[in-house]
Amino acid sequence: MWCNAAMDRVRTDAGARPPRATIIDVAREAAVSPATVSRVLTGTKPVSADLEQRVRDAVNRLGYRPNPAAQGLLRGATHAVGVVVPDVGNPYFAEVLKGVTNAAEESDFRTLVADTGEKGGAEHDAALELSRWADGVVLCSPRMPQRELAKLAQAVPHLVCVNRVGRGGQVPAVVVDFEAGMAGICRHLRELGHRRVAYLRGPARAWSERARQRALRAASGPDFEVFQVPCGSSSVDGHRAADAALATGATAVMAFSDYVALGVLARFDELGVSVPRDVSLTGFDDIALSELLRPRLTTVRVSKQDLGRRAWELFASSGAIDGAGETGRVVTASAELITRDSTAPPAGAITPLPKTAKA
Amino acid sequence: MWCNAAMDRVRTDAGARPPRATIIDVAREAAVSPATVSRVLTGTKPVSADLEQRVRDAVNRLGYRPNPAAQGLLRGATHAVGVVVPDVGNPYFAEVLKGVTNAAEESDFRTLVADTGEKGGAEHDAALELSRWADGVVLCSPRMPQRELAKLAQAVPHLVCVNRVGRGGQVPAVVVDFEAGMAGICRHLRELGHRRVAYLRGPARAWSERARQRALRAASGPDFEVFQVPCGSSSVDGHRAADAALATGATAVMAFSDYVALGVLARFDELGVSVPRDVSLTGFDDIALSELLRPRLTTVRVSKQDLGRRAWELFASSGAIDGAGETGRVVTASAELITRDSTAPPAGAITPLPKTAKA
DNA sequence: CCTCCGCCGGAAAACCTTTTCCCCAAAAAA
DNA sequence: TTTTTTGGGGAAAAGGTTTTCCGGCGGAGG
Repeated sequence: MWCNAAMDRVRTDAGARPPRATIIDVAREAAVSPATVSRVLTGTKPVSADLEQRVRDAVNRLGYRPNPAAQGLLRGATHAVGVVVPDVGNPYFAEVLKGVTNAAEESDFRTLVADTGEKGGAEHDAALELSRWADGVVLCSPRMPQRELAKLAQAVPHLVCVNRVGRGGQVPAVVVDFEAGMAGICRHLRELGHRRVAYLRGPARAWSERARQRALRAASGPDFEVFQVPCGSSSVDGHRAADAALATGATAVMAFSDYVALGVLARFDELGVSVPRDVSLTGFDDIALSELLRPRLTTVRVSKQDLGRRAWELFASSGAIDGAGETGRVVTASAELITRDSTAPPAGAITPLPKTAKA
Repeated sequence: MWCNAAMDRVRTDAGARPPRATIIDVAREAAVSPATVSRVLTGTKPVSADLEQRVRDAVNRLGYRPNPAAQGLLRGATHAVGVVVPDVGNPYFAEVLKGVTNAAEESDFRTLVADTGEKGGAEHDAALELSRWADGVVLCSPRMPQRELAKLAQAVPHLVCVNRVGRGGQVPAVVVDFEAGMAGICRHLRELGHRRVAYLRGPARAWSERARQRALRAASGPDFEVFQVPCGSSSVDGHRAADAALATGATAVMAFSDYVALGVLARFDELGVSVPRDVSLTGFDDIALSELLRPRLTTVRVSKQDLGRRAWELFASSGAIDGAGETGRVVTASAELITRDSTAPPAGAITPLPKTAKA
C-alpha cells in the first residue's frame, strides 16, 4: 500500500512528485542542527544572524513547510476548530460557519466542518469525532436532548454552543436574544393596531423555539391574542401552514423565520392574499433575500457572522489557545427589529383600500 | 470511567480534564502489548478471541480513540480533504461544500474549509496552506490566472477544480456545462419569439463567464441579437445593471445567475416593469428561492451538491485514497433548462405601458 | 591571569501510533 | 517422538517536530 521510507526517496513513478522536505533536510542543507532550524522558524530562542540567514535560505530553496501532524502530535493541539451544523446549505448556518472560519483564520486556525443533515441523532457522534481532530468544537443549534448535551460537554474539551444554552449555562454559548426580538415584533404589531395574530411554530425541540414561546407568553393578553399554528423551519413548511394561519382569522402572521415567511408569502400570493394589505407578515433572522423580496420583509436582524465570530472568541477565551480560561459564559447577541414593507395597520374592515403606496 | 493510567503525567491544570488515553494506557489496562491493541483496532492481523475481548473492553472502559495526528504522521496521510471557496455565505458554494462533505464522510474523511472572501489573490495561499493539512484540495470557481493555477497544481498533491478547467485539462475538474445551459436559454427565448436580448455579464475573470460567452457567440445571429451589459455576480450588481439592460431595448434579459436575477427583479419592480409581460428574465443555477419568487424564475438547473460529490470522486480516483490513479480528467455536469413563469413571448411593441400589474 | 557567568547551538528525548522483525508455542507432518 | 511449519503476540523502530538538557566558547570581573 504505502512504500517505506527508503523507497520514498527514490519514488520516481510518473507523478515525479518529490517527497516533502523535512526539517532534517533543511538542517543538512544549511549545515546546522534540526534544533536550530526549529528555533529560527518558531522564534523560541535567539539565533545568530548568519545562521538564521543560512536557515532561511535553505527553507526557501527546499520549499520547506513544517508537518502539522508532527507539530500537533508534540503539542497535543491541532490548531483546528470543528464546526457542527445541521445543514451547510442553509444560508443561516453557512453565515455562522463563515464567521467562525474568518475569526479562526486570524489566529491561524483551520476549520473542520461536519454536516449532520438535520438529523439530531447524528450530532453527538459528529461532535465527538470532530473533537479528535480539532482542539474544540462549535455546535450550531443542536437539537439533542439536554442530557446528551451535558454528557457531550464532558467528553469534548472545548465545546461551544450557538443558539442553545445548557441547563445552568455550564457550556459556553452565544445565543441570539430571541426573546427580545420576538418581544419587539409583538410590540411593533400591537402598535400598528393588531389584536389577533398567528404564530407559526418552529421545531418543538429547538431551544430557540422555546425562547420565542417565552416572549409570546409575556406579550399575549386580552388585547393581544396569539394563535399558535404548528409549522416547521423550512419554506415548504411555511407554504403548507399558511392556510391554517389564515383560518385563525388573525390580521398578522409571525413566522418562525424569514425562510418560513418565504413559503408563506408564496402561498399567500397563490391565494390572492395581499401583504400587508390583507394581512401583515413578519420573519426572523433577516436573511439577505428579505430585502429583495416584494414586499420587503419586516423581520429581526441577527448578525449571523458575528454569531460565529463570538463563538470563536468564546472558544479562544476558554483556554483553547493560550492556557486555562473561564469556562461557562453565555453571551447574548442583540436582535434588532427591522421594519419594512410587509407590516401595516390591519385593514379595519376587510375593505382593501386602493393603496398605491410604496413610492 | 476515566483512566488512572494517565495520572503519571503531571499536567494538572485547573480544568481537571484528564489527558486523552493513549494506546499504551489501553495496552496496560488489557495486559497486552500496544501492538496487539493496534491489531485489534485496525484488523491488520488476526488476534485470538479472548485477547480481542480484553482489548475491546479496555478500549470502552477508557474511552480510547486513536490520535489522528500520530496516525497521520505515520501514514503520511491525513484522511482529510480541503475545500477552498470564494464565499461560504453564498448558497451556491455552500451547497457544493455540502456535497463534498457528505461524500467525504462516507469514506471517513474530514473536510477542511477555507473562505477567501471573494479575493482572487488569496486563493493560491489558501490552497497551499490547506494542502499541508489535507491529502488534497478542492478549489471552487478559482479566479486566479491560468499560470498561477498551473503552478499551484504542481505544489498541491491532489488538486481538483470545480467550474474551472486548466489549459488542456491537466488538473482534474468537474464543471457545469455552461455552454449547453446557455444555449438552452437562448433556444428557449428564440422559440418564444425574442429577437433582441440583453445579457448581464458576470466577472470577466471567471471561467464560467467565458464558457457562457462561447454559447452566446454561437447562438447570436441576424435574427437573435445579444446586447452585452457589464454587471457582476451579486444581487446588488444585478440591481444596478437592470436599468442599462432595459435601455438596450431588449425584450428579454439573461442574468449571469439566479442571484443576479434576484436583484434585477427587485429593480424592475421598483420601475414598475412587469416580468414577463414587459420583459422576460432568466437566471442560472436554480437556487432554492427561484421557485418561491414571484414570478417563478426560468433558469438552468445545476445540481450543486452533485458537483461537490463528483469533485470528491475525482479526488478519490486520483489516487488520494488507495494509491495511484488517473490524473487529469474533466467531468461535465449536465445543465437542464427549467421553464417557469418569468419568460413569455415578447410584447409586440416596446411601449413601456404604465403597468399597475402584478395582480 | 584565572574563574565564573551567560549565551548559543547540538544531541536526544518525547509525542502516539503502526508495522516490521523476531520469538515462542502449538499443531501438523514424518 | 522428533522435526517442520504456522500462527499469534511482543519488542522496537520509524515518522517529523519541539524542547529540554548540556557542553563549549567568549567576555567580564576578580
